[in-house]
Amino acid sequence: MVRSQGTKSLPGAELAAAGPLTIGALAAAGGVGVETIRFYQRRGLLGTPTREGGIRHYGQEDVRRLRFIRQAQAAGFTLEEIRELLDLDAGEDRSRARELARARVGALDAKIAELQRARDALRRLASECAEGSTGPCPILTSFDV
Amino acid sequence: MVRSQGTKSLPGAELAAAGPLTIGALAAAGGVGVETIRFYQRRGLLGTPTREGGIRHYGQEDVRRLRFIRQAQAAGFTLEEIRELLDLDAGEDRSRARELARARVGALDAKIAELQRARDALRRLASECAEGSTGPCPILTSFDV
DNA sequence: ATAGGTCCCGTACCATGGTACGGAGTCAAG
DNA sequence: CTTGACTCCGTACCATGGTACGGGACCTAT
Repeated sequence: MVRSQGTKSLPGAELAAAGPLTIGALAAAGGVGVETIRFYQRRGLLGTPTREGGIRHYGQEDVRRLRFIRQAQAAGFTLEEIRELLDLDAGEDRSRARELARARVGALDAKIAELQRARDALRRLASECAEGSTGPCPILTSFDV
Repeated sequence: MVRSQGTKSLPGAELAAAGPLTIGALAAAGGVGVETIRFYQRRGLLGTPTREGGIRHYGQEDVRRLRFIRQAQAAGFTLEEIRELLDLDAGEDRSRARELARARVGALDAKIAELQRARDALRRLASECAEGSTGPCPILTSFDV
């Protein structure tokens, strides 16, 4: 996964913090690969950019969207849900956005609790399976509280 | 996803808590589908069962393994790692088991922290995007602390 | 002018974790 | 003695989220 392919490529695309970005520059700014940008585009997550001479030109808005996508992914939204959220951002359907956010909060609370249980079980396993003790580690029963 | 397909099918496979299980009974006991059992078998997670008359026969040991697989999955292990853990359970390589457990604990701590941040951001979004307020919800910037 | 780096496009491929399909056999009950 | 529920097997297919490939164009520096 080669992410940074150089930000300075097309003339006048590198300086001026608010200047237009090429696809490679946007990818670098978002910490993803060029192919990922095109993939998101196909999925409707990024919207067709302006073209000048066949070359896509992106702005800071796209960088923000890209960062949002990454964070929303980390929050457990699917790309499809993220697409909806991005569409929602432009509109005025507050209730739908709240609905999505609340559902995710619930799912996250459950997931966090689950992961905490798993972590505690594994901590026990790691310590019970310490250097000094004898016999095989109780791996199979490690999650049995 | 039809999970329970009836536990009582083959003669003498239903009563006696420790009696042999058919694939369907094992699947029901583990809360998965029959195809999933065969899939795990192919992946080496369940070990080839004894055959009597071509029919696979499973025991309580397999139920335990199956439960372990589900829990380990919830803990974020891949099926490949779970396969290794199951192999390890039989052997005496304590250090490898500890290594896997500890690595996962670290990953889980990081994941938990990440999910907590995401949850908090979404809680804020849901409340800022409340019924009363005006204008569009600040979805795109919701993760910006 | 030629090589390197980037861009374009479409299509194919990958990993993970299953899920479904079709054809055939076996068994117990109706 | 048929029907239904289960078993067997191999192979194909699915969703998700990318990643790679091949061929062609264009710009910049050497």
